Amino acid sequence: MLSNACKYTIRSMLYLALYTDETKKIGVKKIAEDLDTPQPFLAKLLQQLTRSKLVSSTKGPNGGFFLSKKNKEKSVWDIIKSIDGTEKFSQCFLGLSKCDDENPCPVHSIVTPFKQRILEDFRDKTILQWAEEIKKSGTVLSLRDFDAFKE
Amino acid sequence: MLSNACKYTIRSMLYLALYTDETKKIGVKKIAEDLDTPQPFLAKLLQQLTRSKLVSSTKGPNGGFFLSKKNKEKSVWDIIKSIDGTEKFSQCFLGLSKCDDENPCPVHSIVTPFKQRILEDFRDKTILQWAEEIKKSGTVLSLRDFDAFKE
DNA sequence: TAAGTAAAAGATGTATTTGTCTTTTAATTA
DNA sequence: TAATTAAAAGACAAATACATCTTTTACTTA
Ligand code: FES
Ligand code: FES
Repeated sequence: MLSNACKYTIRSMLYLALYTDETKKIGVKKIAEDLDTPQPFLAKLLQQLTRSKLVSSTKGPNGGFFLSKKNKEKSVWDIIKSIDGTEKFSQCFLGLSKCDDENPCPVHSIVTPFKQRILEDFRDKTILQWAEEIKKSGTVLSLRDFDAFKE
Repeated sequence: MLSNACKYTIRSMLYLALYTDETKKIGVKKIAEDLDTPQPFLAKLLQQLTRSKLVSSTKGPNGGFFLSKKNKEKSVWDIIKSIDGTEKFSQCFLGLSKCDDENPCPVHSIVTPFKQRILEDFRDKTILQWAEEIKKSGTVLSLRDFDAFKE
């Protein structure tokens, strides 16, 4: 469903939403370590998100990536649009050239409700809302033990 | 979730379940046309399934692929195991190195019920059962207009 | 203003997936 | 048994996804 690239960036965005703001930035190296992702690859992806105005960055000492207030109003759907594109979400699970209710494939009625449910979250919730829910629910962005404020 | 290869083969297997048996065989050319899949690629995949004893075939005039009674007792899960492998179904939707209830990612609680639901169908229903349900429900394996018994 | 730091940019490399093409083997039938 | 048909097998080609490396640019601070 999602490419590795997209998985890395979604988790990075949520991580940045939780641990950064205009005054607190984090470099790729630390992000990649904390989230267990390939560092140079993630750097490329974050650059792309920066170009699409989804994340902010500054160079030099104490520089790094962060999410501004505005960045935090974006949705996961915006990330997906920027990295993977959204075609996969409208495609048939079994590869029919079109997925619709008129000519459903045998799994259409199982897959469609799920897609709608997850799409709802991806499109309608802001990154900030995601971050708040993560804090409340105790869900995780990495299985690695890390402290975002260390060093 | 599923590779193109796997999508092609699943639809082919269901197609073969519907329109073939020990006495009625169909060649790759027709299958690929009816299902709108790349013909030589599908041929490769069907060969693989033949090696894994999931489909039957005979060479020569009036030869082709078909599903024996035994073949029709197999599951979609068996196809997936043969073509894609099953790892993807146990992996985290957001790319955590492990997907479990102990350390769930933010979408775990949405994705897991869906995965279990579809897995249930893939594992527990036989190809024959799928075929029967397809006949009853009128779901389709192709958007192309075809007649399996023509020519 | 020089040294150091970290992102940006671009070139490059590798693996996997997807797909094709050609030759061989097996079955049928005339 | 020769001609024909269709799958089997294997080599090959292209596209995409995944990932790294090197150089450049911008910012900070001593
Ligand atoms: S038609 Fe296959 S998932 Fe909708
Ligand atoms: S932990 Fe992410 S889907 Fe289960």
